[in-house]
Amino acid sequence: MSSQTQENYLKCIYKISEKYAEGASTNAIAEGLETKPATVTDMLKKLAAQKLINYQKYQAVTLTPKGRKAALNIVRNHRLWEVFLVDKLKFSWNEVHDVAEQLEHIKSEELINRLDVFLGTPKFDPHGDPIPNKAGKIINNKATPLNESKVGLKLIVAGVSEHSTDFLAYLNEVNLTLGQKVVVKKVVAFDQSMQLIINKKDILFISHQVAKNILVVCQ
Amino acid sequence: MSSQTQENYLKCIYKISEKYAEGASTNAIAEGLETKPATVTDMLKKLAAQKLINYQKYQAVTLTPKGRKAALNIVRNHRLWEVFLVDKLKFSWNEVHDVAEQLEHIKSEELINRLDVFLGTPKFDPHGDPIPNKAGKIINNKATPLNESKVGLKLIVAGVSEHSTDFLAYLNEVNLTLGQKVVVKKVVAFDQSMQLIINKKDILFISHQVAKNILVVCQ
DNA sequence: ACTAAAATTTAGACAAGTCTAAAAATATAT
DNA sequence: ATATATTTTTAGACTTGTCTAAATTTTAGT
Repeated sequence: MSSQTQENYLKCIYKISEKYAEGASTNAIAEGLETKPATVTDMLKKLAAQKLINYQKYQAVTLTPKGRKAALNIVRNHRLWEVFLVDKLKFSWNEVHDVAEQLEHIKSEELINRLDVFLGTPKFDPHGDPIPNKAGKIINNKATPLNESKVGLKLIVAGVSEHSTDFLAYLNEVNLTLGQKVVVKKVVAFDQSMQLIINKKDILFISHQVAKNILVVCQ
Repeated sequence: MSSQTQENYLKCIYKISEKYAEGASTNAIAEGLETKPATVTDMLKKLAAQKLINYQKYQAVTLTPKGRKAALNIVRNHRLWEVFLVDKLKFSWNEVHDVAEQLEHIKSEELINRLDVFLGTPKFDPHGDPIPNKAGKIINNKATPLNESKVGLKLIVAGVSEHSTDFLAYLNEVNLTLGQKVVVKKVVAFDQSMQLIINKKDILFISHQVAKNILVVCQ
């Protein structure tokens, strides 16, 4: 039985491991959880003792199958609650993260399975991230960052790789929301900023920084 | 900012104070929270330091206005979540307590206000208990225990004063659910057990112990 | 390869919430 | 009214999760 704190560590290690195959370093985890490296080391030992992670002194850690399952369960909870908050309670996609961070730790399998059914077993959360199923199976989201797209391709916004309120609120403002049709009109070679056509008519300039964090699929 | 533990103490003191006007004793709180009296004393000092309770050594404690407001907020959360679990997720009224005990501690005013609207601002939870409003105002439930009712009166089940899963599951079994029409046909003088007529036709025997914990209003 | 920088771990400490055992205060019974 | 029982508090200790400061290990630069 993992505590809330331990669940947060597992989730954090999972997220880092998605990006870096070698696993999660002490520093990266400390940054992700806004805590100190020394604190992380203490916790890594406890998680290793429960066989939730593979830990060798001074090396990046990875999740064991047991740890991965626990992490995916938290991710499932988090994303289902986000769907609930947006679809049912009419929150905007940039307002739901903090509350979902709390709700994800509610312990009841029955609750989450019923919530899943109530929501119509959604496959993606409001940010386009895939929702793991009961068994911990998760769709591999093959969307690519907008900054890697070629000029002229017809694209659809399918997700984001940055979840901060500010970023999402900005996307709302400029109408770059999930499902939006986008064509890259021009890329400025100097700073890789982009000129987009949205909804076949509106023109929008975005920075490289923004383009990098928008995920798209071909239309 | 109260911790989950402190919130549970406040709720417990509130519930005891509903029954005993003089307030909550250390022992009563310890029993309610399934902890030890020594632990309770420690916490009472902390709550008093935050001006959430009135505490004098060796005396029963009462909530200050600030403490009462905090307690009613938790009660509001708990009861709204119970309505959600029963109305939306189709849980039975005897399955919701434990999960609601967790959900009640989620910290977000916006969340609970939106949930309230989503549920249609219900006035009572699935056990017939009144739901405090945003401001902490709570309807005084004037339902009376079934065992105090006279023979022949036409009654409606309006609540329960015992919330254990076993008791509620039993009521389900014998069809004594919220809103059920009941007439007291006979009271056995020896043990105060009761013979009821349910739904104008079915006959049911219940013990005094059961009757005491069912709340009714006149039809 | 050797040194400086960066990352990680250890050691010792603290806060919150809990416990047991013992002491002190209050309540009860005859 | 006084002894006994009950309730409450105190004292000291433990666990979880956190911190700072110092030590150690790994990595990187030249």
